[in-house]
Amino acid sequence: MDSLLEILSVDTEAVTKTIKKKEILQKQGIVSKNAFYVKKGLIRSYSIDEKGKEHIFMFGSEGWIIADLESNVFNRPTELYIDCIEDGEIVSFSLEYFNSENLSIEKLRKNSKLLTRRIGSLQRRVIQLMSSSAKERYKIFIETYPHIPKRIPQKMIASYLGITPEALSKIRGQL
Amino acid sequence: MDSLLEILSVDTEAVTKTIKKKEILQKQGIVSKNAFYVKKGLIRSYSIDEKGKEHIFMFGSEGWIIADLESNVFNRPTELYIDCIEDGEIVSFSLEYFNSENLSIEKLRKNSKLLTRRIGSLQRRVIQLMSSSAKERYKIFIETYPHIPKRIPQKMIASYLGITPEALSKIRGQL
DNA sequence: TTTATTTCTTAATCTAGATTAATAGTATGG
DNA sequence: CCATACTATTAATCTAGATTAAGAAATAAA
Repeated sequence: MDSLLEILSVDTEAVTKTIKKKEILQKQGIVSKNAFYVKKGLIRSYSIDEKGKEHIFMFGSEGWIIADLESNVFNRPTELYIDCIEDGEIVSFSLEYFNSENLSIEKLRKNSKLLTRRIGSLQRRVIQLMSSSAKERYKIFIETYPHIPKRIPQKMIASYLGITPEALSKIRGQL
Repeated sequence: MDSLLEILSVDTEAVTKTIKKKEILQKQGIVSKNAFYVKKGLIRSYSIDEKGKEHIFMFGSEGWIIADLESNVFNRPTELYIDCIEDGEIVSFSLEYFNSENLSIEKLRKNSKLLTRRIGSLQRRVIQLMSSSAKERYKIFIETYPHIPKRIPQKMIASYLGITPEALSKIRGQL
């Protein structure tokens, strides 16, 4: 993913920031234009429903970008919180940057590839949520992101999978 | 979405094709580089799981593009079938086109916006699948795509929502 | 180290939605 | 037009995963 760093390197306004575990980078309900590039550490984006339950949308470890594109694109208040799971460093920058005049054609092209890649992953996630059992989704998760489970509490895996911690505990007992 | 047509207009190899209801445009299991732009009619993409159950990933009506980006980006065999729900016309073209040398910087920029938009919609879909009941998802669907329900059988709505036709029938009875 | 807080597990009960099955309504093609 | 195949509805039963509750482990804080 160094193509991403290249893209960012042109951004004069982007600043590296030290982050602490549990620090909140973005709250639900605002209209956000910000994206967070993770240099070091681990962050997550999640929504909280009417019943107060957390649903993790995605994790971002080293080299990843987290942003609430839905809020940005449709100009709606964010559905997502973004906060830090580990101490680390992030680069925070404006999403508008991706379409700015400054970007060369090669950078735009690389950026398109990254976007397409993310669509591919989301396609997979949607199909999985519709067609696989919780146990299957768990197995796929630990295969797809083998480095993540060690760094987060069980209950966050459950939240990402769309099940309760109790259900995950039962599944793990079965394996 | 005329920006999309603009992008396509440069593609000399793209050809408009007449399609018939039930015609299959793409089968599961191949590595696909194709995208389908809908000029007229209605198509859908869907996967079939081990139990033989269909799961509709998305519908494409006039002006939309349907493609299996996961297959394309990660070079995996497709998980998706694509077929026609109504007679109509499509333009079939290669996905490589989106990153080709022919594209001007403005076209690339417009293309990025379209990709970002799709990520936004998918984000919404994932969060919904994790946090909303079937009844809520049904209500949101008919609000978000009011023109689609009239054109498709009930069981396809159920398939898109991730529930059985029987469950949808019960929900509709309650409203 | 001791205490407080958060996380994980186990078990009993409950429920949304799945499955199965039977019936009736609706298209569709010959 | 009829016959065959889809499509929708209703009802009985079943099950994956939710909810509730309580105790054990692990972390963090003091």
